[in-house]
Amino acid sequence: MNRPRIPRQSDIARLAGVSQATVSMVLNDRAGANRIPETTQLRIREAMAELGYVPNIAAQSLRGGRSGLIGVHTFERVFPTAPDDYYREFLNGIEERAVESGLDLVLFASTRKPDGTRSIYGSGSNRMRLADGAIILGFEKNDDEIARLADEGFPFVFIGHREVAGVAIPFVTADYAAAMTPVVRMLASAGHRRVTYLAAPLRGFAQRERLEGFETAATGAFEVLSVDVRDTADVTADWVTAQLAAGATAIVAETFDLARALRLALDSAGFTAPADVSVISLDSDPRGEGPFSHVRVPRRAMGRRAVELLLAVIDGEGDPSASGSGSVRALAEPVHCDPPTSETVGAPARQAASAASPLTIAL
Amino acid sequence: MNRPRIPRQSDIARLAGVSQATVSMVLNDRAGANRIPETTQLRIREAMAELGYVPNIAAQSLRGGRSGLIGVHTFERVFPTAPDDYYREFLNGIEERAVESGLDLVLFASTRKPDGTRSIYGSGSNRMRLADGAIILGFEKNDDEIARLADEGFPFVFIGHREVAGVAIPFVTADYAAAMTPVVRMLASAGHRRVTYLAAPLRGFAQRERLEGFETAATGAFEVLSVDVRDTADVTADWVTAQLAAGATAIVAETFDLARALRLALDSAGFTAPADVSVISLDSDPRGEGPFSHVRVPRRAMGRRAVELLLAVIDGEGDPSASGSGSVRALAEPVHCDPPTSETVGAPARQAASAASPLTIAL
DNA sequence: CGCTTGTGGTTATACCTATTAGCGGGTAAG
DNA sequence: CTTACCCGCTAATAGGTATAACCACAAGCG
Repeated sequence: MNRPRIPRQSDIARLAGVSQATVSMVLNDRAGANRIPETTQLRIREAMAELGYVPNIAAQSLRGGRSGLIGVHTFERVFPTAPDDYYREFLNGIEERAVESGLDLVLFASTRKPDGTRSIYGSGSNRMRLADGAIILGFEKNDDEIARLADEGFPFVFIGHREVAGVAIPFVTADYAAAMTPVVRMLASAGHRRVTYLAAPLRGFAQRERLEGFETAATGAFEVLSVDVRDTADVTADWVTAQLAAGATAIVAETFDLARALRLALDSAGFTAPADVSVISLDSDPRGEGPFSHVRVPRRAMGRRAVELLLAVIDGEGDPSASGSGSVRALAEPVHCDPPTSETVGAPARQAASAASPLTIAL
Repeated sequence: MNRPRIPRQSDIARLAGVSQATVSMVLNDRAGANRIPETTQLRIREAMAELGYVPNIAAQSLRGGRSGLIGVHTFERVFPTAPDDYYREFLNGIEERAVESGLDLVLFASTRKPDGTRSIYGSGSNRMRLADGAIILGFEKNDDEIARLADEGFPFVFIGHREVAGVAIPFVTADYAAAMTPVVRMLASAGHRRVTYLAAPLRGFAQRERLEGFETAATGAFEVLSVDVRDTADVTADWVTAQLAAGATAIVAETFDLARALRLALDSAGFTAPADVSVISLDSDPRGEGPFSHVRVPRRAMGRRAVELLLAVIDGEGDPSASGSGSVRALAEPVHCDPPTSETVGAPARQAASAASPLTIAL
């Protein structure tokens, strides 16, 4: 009805008997620098309170060139249908850190190609531009789009190791390789000498780093009995039984879904961990605590780090490839993974028992 | 290195040999109204594509135009820590519908008071203005902030029934009351005559509508043995046992967390549903399929509807209290809930059995 | 010829903020 | 005696967009 218009600085200025510029200075605590006396400041603040002034964010953004928005682009859905949400922890960290810096998150829902898949340039122009920068996550490889993005000078950051020919891409990853050392040490000191490495079919950076790190760390400690690349559907009771029969006393699962599959396989074969076999997952389960002792992939911390890295890239005059600020380099360091706890790690089961008695149950 | 500055409308204009105003018109499809011929439009669009133009959100907002952004504000965290994410399905629907309209979502993470709680005006400014409108969800009551928001004429919409004195607030809710009819019918036709209603301590609109709807529907069909307001922690094996001993043959759980608690209580008391007692939950579990037959709260559809309602409010010249467009009214209708399936509904157990035999287990 | 109508745009302006340059007289430093 | 700097502010401006108001010209009509 009687909406008296949202008050702006000039309204305050009139009420306080000063100019709009003075109001702006007092508001932004530049009053000291420009020697506005306390009395005037007080008058202005009173007027602000009286009118209920709230700065117009659009005008601030326009003036300052920054919108205070951080884009988040996922090549898959942002809010997945399954309650089993792989991105959730990353987003958690991103949100948390964004809150701390007073930034808002833009989910680029509009970036969608007609066929339903996500694409940055699919809808014509790069809507991402409306944010100050973006964090990109997802497995799909879209090298050309990413190269173009970098070429435009748009500040962005990946979560997960990413390499595109000819373009230096800032990304946040975890130190998977280093995390393998405590895993190997834990197994070795428990007495294991023959270990099966259950590997995922998808060989991304994360998987390759785990395997390489594991093999390196295992050298001299124990024998990696087999590196078995296996789809979750093929992780069966029979497979587990065969591994134990072959002499493995411990199994290492490369990813959380392999760990889940392994849990089911163990159950149906009638084995328990660590009584019959020791198990460590090299990945944490997004659903919460996984079925086994596991390396703690610091997804939340990675999300936080991504925001920090992005801010550094934005401030670093947008050129991530420049020898640039040391902070960018430091922030791009892999994030430390916490070592696994030892619930499902024990002494090796006696071979005869592990090979024979459960078999009768399994068959 | 050679960043040629982000292109603006005047850059396009120069390239296409027209004025900036013309570019704006073509961009916003006002070209028809102002009779810009196809050929000119084409020239302008080509120039846009060539320069990779993206509108400046801040400028658009400042000017009062549309930014293509829909705000999402939650008084709690957007991405909660628990994998058990209550908002997820709403957000799913919101995202889905936003994609269809080519809108992007802004998660207002910055709206946070110093003490960590969320507040719209707490951080000093109403960042929401950046968006064309906002969808607000959350349980906290912040009547003054909401009233202020409405007073400013900012278009927003609630998910969940919301009432603030003196302000007409558009909201999206589900038709809980109507959903009670099939529940009652299902129980009654299975032969139940004495039913316990397990109610949540928090008596929000959703809870009150369920209870009232249930009582109304139950009139003449069966006796509502007791309406028991109970914290989840107090839903124990003993409580269940007492209910059955008192003659209840069915229990209705008002919320998903009560349903979960009830599941645990039944388990520990050694009862199964529907053999010993029939159970229906009046709420669906955000984690997926809940432990019992349940009314399907269409959260995803509500999310979609919220976007539609918001768009209507935005188009309705920002005054939701105006007698306004019929579409707003239609969109504000409660969303239909699908009736429960009947897995955990069966014939009433014989009273003697249900009262005696499990007791020995429970004690 | 004088008038209207239509065409294809252009000019000017408002939106609101943050910042730079400056006002003109006095005092301190060189 | 010149220069520098202080006071407490204000005026002017930029930032990119959307829109109302306008304009010059041409065609049609009587």
